[in-house]
Amino acid sequence: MIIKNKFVNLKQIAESGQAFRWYPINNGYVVVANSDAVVMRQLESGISIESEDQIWLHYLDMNRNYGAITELYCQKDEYLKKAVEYGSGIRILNQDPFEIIMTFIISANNNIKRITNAVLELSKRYGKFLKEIEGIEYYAFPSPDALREVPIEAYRACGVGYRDKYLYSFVQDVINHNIDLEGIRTLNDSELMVELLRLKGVGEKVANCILLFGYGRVERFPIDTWIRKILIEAYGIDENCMKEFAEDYFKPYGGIAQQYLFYYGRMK
DNA sequence: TACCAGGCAACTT
DNA sequence: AAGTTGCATGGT
Repeated sequence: MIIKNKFVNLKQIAESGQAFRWYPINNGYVVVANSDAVVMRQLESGISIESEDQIWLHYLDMNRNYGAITELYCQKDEYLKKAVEYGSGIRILNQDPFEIIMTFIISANNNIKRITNAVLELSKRYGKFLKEIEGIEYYAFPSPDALREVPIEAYRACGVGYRDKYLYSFVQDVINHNIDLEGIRTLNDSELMVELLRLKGVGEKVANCILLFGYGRVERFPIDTWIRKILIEAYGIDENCMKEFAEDYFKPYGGIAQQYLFYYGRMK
C-alpha cells in the first residue's frame, strides 16, 4: 500500500530510539512487527509498504495529525522549533507491550547499538521464523510462551548483561498471570504506572517509555541521560525540578515533543 | 584508562 | 525519605 503524508520519514523513525527492529536494506527498511516482516520505502510525498494489512496504519499512528502537532511545537521556543524541523517525520509507533517491556528493561544504563543486538539475538534464538528478504532471515520477537523455559544464563548469552534476571522475572510474571499486559490497557496513566513499577528492572524512566511506546500514552515524558543533558544545556533547567517543568511545559503531547528533542539532541 | 550508554535495585544514613 | 553504590559489556 501507499501512504501519502508529509509527516512520515522512515530514517527518522528508524533512528529515533523507540523501535529496535527496523533493519536498513537497499533503498528502504525491513520492519519486523505485528508478527510479520515488511519492506517499507520512502517516497517523495509519503511511503510504500509491501503489505495490504491495515494494522500498519495503526502501527504508524496514521490516525494522528502530526502536521498540527509539529505546528504547535514550532511555536513553543527556538530550540524545539529546530528539533521539530530536524525530525518532522518522526511518529510514535504503536508497538507490542510485551516486546516493549523486554526491550526497555534491556535499555537501562545501556546504549542503542547493544540493545539492538540483544533484541536481534533474542529473536533469532527464540522467535518464530517469518521470512527471508534479500538473503537475510527475519524472526519475530519471541512470545512469552516461547520464553517459558529459558533460564537466566540464556538471556545473559544474548548480551543483556546483568539485566538477565529482570527479563527472566518478567517472563515468569506474564506466564503466571501476575500481570495482564492486555487487561491493563484500560487503566489510566498513573494506575498503569503503578502496575509496571511492580516489575523488576522497571523504574520510572523505563515505565514512562513503556507507557509511551507500548500503550500509546503520548503525554508521558521519559527523562533519560540525553534528555537530561538537553534540559540542562538548552533550557537551563535544574536537575531537581526537571520532571515538573517537562510535564507542564511540553503539554499536551510531551512524549512526541520528547522524541523530537531526543532525535535532534542525539544526532547533531 | 576512565567514562559513558534511553537506570535500576539494594543498601546506608 | 533521601542519598550512595554496584552493575555487564562494548565503544570511545
